[in-house]
Amino acid sequence: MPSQPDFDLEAAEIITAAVEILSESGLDAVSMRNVSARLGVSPVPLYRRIGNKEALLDAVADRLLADLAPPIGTGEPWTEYAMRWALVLRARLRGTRDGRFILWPGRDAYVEASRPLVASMRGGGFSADAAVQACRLLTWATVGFAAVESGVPLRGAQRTRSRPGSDPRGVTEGESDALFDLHIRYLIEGIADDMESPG
Amino acid sequence: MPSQPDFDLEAAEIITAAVEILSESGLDAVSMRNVSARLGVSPVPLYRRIGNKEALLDAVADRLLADLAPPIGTGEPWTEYAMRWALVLRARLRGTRDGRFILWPGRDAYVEASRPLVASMRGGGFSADAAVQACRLLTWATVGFAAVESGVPLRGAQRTRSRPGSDPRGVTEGESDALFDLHIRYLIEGIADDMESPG
DNA sequence: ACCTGAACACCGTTCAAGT
DNA sequence: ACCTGAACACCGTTCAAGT
Repeated sequence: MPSQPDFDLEAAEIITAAVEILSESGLDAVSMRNVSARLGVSPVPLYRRIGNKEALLDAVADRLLADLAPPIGTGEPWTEYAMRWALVLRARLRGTRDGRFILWPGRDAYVEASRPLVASMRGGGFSADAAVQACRLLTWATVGFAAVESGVPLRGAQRTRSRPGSDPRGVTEGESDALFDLHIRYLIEGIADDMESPG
Repeated sequence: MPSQPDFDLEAAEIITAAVEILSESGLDAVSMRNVSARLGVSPVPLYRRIGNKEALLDAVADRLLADLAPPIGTGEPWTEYAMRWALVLRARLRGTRDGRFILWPGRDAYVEASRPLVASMRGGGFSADAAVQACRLLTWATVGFAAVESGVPLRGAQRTRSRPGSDPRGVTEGESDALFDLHIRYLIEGIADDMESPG
């Protein structure tokens, strides 16, 4: 069994406890009191190590987004890598419960994850500024899509007798996947076109 | 002076009070207790008229998004109208305090606002399904962008001695505008291309 | 130094009364 | 029928003590 934190309380343990509660019980259950209770401690030490709840959620988000970017294939064109990169980011956001709370793409993990994408684009002939802007466009689009998606009720797989597409308030998982693919593809095509003939 | 709600309490008054508190003090101040206090009433009637807090925020969002879609110009091509439509939606989301809480594009106001855009696209030769899908793509992209944008710290106008673009965590208001314009333009171009040569 | 118990000022929601 | 006061089970955060 893991040793109990009787004598020391590292920030990493606090973040781990918060991540566990998030995945088990959702964002609403991630309270300073719940996290401290799981650690067998009063809430006060959390304020000493982490600061406040906002800082805790920030740290949780960074943990959940760590090691995000996939490796670049040798000779892989930037358009292909960008597509893979966006799919991986969306999958990670979807995979974390209440992922819409990870909504600030300035956080460290995003900056870290951007590096290989920027590098891939620079290898494809982009200037530094153009690569950063294109990368920001794809990041914002992906994070925004995932946030919206997480708020939309899934129509699920129940056998419906209504025509497909007739209910504008729900979306099939497949429809959502197709929409994301289309979205990112349009952006990559647009970026590629603008690079060949800059206006 | 307006009459006091001594004897009757309509749902519309509740929503109005919530909207006022939202714009004056932000989302955190929109509590059932605060709203009821502004109306000079205990919290209980809100539960009788509205249901619960989630329903109240839903109603607030619908109110804030009412009468969203701009009128279509005569002979205006769908590409132009779509661009205007997206700009208006983003402006509305930016204009409401803590606009990121309006994150579920299935809500009634979005459906309502979509109608002229779908009509414009159908006039441009889209099938019903294609128009609905294209409209959904633009809506999700705009709402997602606004949500991300509202979470990103603005770099503001302070005279900085660092190179532009050197701080990846902040974005100038002009950069944000340009990014949005680019984003939507790429999507419209992609949609238009796919319609001319469907794959 | 670092913890705890207790408190402060809030929440959303419900219940037993009142009129 | 529709309101109110009071309560329940929570929050984030801080403070005066304890060791």
